[in-house]
Amino acid sequence: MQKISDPTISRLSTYYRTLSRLVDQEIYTISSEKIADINNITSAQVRKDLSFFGSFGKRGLGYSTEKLRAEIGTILGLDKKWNIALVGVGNIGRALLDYAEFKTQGFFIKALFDNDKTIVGTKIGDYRIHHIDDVCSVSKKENLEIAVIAVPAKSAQAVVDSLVECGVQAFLNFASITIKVPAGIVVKNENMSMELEALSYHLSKNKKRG
Amino acid sequence: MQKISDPTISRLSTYYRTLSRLVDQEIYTISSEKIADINNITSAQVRKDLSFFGSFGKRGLGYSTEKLRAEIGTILGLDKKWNIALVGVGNIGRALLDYAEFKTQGFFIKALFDNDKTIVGTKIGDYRIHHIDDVCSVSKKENLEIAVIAVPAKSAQAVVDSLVECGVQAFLNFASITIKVPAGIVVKNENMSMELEALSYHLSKNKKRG
DNA sequence: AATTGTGAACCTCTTCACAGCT
DNA sequence: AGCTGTGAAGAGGTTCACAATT
Repeated sequence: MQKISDPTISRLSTYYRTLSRLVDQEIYTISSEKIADINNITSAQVRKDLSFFGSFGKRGLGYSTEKLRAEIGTILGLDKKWNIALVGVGNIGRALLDYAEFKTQGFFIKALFDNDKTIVGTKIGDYRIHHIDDVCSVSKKENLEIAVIAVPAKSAQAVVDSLVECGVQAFLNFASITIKVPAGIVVKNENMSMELEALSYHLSKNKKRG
Repeated sequence: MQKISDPTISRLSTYYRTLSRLVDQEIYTISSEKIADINNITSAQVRKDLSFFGSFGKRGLGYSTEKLRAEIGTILGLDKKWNIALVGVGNIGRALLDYAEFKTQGFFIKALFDNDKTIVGTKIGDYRIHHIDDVCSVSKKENLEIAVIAVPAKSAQAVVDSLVECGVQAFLNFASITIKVPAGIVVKNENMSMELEALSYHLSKNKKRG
């Protein structure tokens, strides 16, 4: 299959959410135009994104919200269950743990890790906190596939290196550092400071003009 | 000034962090090549990004880490102080409140808002939680410039609408919905579900191949 | 009549490659 | 000799516009 761009994949996520909402509202068909309007993009973009994966609509009619939602779910692998490691049980880590939204989808936090001896061995909810050194044994036992990295920047690379060695192939990185991984391993970054700085840039620019 | 692309702005953020780290390590000059290597990009990209704003390097020598860091700081408006509203004091909201990193830069949370009557009026640390309905008076008093939206998706648009009306011009949106704003207002999205879904997509793809 | 699916055109961003400076 | 700064070339992503279909 042809290489699909990152922007296309994130738009599919937004379409998925839009369609879920429409199904909840008992709206059963929709045009690419409406999906586009809801998400501030063009209808051509919506159709092009979908066209990489197949023909899901009916000309003259639009798309079935339920069917398209399911199709995109399959494309994104949301029909599967994913076992997640949460590495770093500080503020961010704990917030993620409580984050209701991903429980509703196929993402299951299966193991917590930290290197702080005062909390290793204790429990949060149902989960015991393991020491980071035990990552390989736990990783194999729980079949961990995705790791959420919520440790300080200076420990992030080392932690990722050992997780890669233990077979984890996907990372959601909250540490504000560029982490390096071998080819074939996927990393997505979530970095609030960067987004705030982008806002700061735009506000400064406006101030100068004003 | 020419329109600068979003990718350029976020890369400037990463350069800024890279340079801060180098200064901490007492490394006082660096080439575009090294900055690029640290962040998995090309040196031409680094130089091009900087060239939109000026000439900060010395041919044959590279850049002064301290000077370049300061220049990028000015470009991003990090030499200013920004007053932030945190709207929605649930799990995410509370985690952000404790998030040390943005205290070190010019971002100051000045006011908390929620619509849950059981917590409005109570305090978290130094901050009293205001009702969302009081957004305009507080906004003017505290001169709020950026709002972090950490409310459920279905309340997000309404909250943003009133904040826009009260003069807030920049939003960091954690709600998983596309929010609409008038021209001139900036929105950045922070959406963990989307990033996880992108990881899920890549893992599924690999599974099919493997 | 309405709306999809898609090649072609367009635009934007990235990389190349080298002149110019230190 | 080494590295920046940048115009030109190349790659990649978005939008146009229309034939095909319901």
